[in-house]
Amino acid sequence: MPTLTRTSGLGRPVTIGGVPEGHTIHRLARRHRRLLHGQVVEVSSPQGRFAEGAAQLDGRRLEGTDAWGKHLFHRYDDWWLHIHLGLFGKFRDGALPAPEPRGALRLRLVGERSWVELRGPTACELMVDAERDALLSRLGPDPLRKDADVEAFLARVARSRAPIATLLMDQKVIAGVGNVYRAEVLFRHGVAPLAAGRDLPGEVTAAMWDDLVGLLEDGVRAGRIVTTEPEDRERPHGRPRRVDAHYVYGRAGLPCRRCGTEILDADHVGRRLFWCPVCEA
DNA sequence: ATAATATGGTGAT
DNA sequence: TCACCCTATTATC
Repeated sequence: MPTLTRTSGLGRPVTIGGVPEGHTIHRLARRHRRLLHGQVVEVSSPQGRFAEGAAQLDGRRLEGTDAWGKHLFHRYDDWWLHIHLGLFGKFRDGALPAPEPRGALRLRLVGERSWVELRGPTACELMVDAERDALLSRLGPDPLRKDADVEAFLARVARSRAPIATLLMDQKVIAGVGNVYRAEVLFRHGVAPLAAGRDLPGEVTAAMWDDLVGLLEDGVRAGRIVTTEPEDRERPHGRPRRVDAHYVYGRAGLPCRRCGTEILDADHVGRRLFWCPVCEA
């Protein structure tokens, strides 16, 4: 389940993460810039698993933040701090004073006004420019980046025999899409998950890209994934409720919002895939 | 106390 | 295809 505690000020701690897709990472990059940019940061790893890296960064100034797909970067002098949340990683932050470290706390940043905590990441490591370049070279275009190479995505899909459901989760093909956005964008375009990439009309692939740009941008703004159009919600007005947020993700066994057919789910390359067998044919 | 769950990813076979 | 890595929370014995 998503962990996203939203508060209205007072400096109460805010948790962001809990199985994120690209929108979460871009939101964190923006948030960390706002909280810590330009500040000298006290860096530690109370848990100890990032002790050496933390010692290297301690007392340096945060000069920038960046996101590409599900990868988050902080810039400190010549170092890149690279973080990947994976399935379990979570960030928490708040106004000073910082709470005493407790639990498995991989990384703790304390700035002039704010603190940031990281626990459970798949990756928390230092990189030099060449290592970061090598990592980015293995990632496909990110719909949230202005420099995204759309043509590379379209070409890759157009020549692949793999199912489009597989391609959308392949970070070498497109970076930042996870299981929710995958299921939802396929539904929104009426695309059968198992259709081979090469069999999709180019216009459909292009339309899915354009749609993902908008959906992910909405996700960054809202801090959560909402893919339904108002008219497809049980309650069309007001802030979308959790139960109204998706067309197919997490709705196995429930009726399709458009046609009433039962939503199906199945294991697909180790991940759970949701789809409507009528709307996505 | 133990297991199951989760929107992710790597590396070996 | 499988084993394995991260962690917190919830469900089950």
